[in-house]
Amino acid sequence: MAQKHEASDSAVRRLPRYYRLLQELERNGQNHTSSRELGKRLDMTPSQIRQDLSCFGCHGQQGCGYAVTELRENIERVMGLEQPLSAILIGAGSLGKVVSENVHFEQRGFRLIGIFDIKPELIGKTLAGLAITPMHHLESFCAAHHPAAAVLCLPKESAQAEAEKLVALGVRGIWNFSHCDIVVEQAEVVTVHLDDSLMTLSYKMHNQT
Amino acid sequence: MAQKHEASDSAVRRLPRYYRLLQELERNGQNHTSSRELGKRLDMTPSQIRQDLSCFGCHGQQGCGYAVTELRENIERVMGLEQPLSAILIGAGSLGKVVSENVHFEQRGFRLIGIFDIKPELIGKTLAGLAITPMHHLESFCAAHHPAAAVLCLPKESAQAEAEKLVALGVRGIWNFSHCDIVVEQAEVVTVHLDDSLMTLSYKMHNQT
DNA sequence: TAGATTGTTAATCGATTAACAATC
DNA sequence: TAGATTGTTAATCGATTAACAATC
Repeated sequence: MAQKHEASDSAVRRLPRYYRLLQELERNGQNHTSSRELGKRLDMTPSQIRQDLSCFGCHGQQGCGYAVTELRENIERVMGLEQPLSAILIGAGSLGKVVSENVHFEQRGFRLIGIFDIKPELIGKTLAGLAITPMHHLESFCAAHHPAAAVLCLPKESAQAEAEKLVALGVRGIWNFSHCDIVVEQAEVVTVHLDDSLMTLSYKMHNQT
Repeated sequence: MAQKHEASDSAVRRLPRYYRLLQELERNGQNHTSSRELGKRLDMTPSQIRQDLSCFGCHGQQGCGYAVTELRENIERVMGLEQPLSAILIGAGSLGKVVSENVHFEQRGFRLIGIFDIKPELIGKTLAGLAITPMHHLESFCAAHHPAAAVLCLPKESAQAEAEKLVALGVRGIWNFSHCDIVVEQAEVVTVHLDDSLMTLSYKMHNQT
């Protein structure tokens, strides 16, 4: 069950792709699969699939391959989806709105429990079923509910300072949409630079074969 | 000027980070930098910085380092930002709205020239300064304006079919926000799975030190 | 049993880092 | 000139792939 070797960064980044594919196989009613099939679908070698799965403690059966549902459940467990973490969203502008309404937090290991904004005109409106709360309630809210993570949808000028404040209030993870990099001690930060992948597309198209 | 060796995938993925940092140095009025400084800022070794830049045909000067503006311009050229490509956006729902209004296409090598949606109630409204156009005008629009790229903000059910249609109409690149993978011949596809990075955050937080 | 497929070790490959001569 | 820093080659490291015994 436990992981054999420390999972490499690249393997961790592949986890969501495994997960998505397994969900699809499951929806199609498929009970078993093999490293060969997974490799074909994900454009990877069967060897790599077996290495990855084995290092995450997922095991198949010689001759028969992997049980789809069991494998999907194992990957959920490895990613921590079975113990959802509470999260708050900071910034209820257009970006915060789309994130709160389009991201399936519950299916990704999180539970959104609060949304905050500084603008008075947004207070009281709801987003994703949660009332938008004034920023100055943040401290007491954190003291009461101890959110594990925060989603930052702020202008880049205020993101770093807000991140530091949140960490001081006990937040251990930040999903950062604020168009800037953030550095904090004692917390995991994942920054989403949407634009980066658009530049990558530009590069690829200009170097297209 | 030309690239020495074929640029590795990982180096290409680092290009946007170089670009962002150089823009910042430039804004701060800094004229020169070194692989040492860039490395420190990006948490990379000076060696790697020099390898990357050299393989993109960006050169410095022994003893003095790199000229910031020249380097930024070179990277723009490598990424193709100097020859913007025309793009259309398909799907003007909440996701399409945020993408059209929050992404700086012009600064990322693209020019948004049309927005399409199938819903009658959206037709005529504007987004990012462009009137939303009915989907059945797509074909004649493409014949007239030859957009190079398309941004897909569609439900996942229709994304693959729409992508194929677009490629048949001459589109050579697709920036896909449709929560599904897409496979097409003859076009570059960059798919954005927002959720993936949230799962990565979950993994990291559950394996936090 | 024969065929299929895993789990794991060894071999290969590629990317990162170190080292250093060239030179501003 | 002396100090700094590049560009590039060689060494190292880690990730991917191949191979194959184990076994369902």
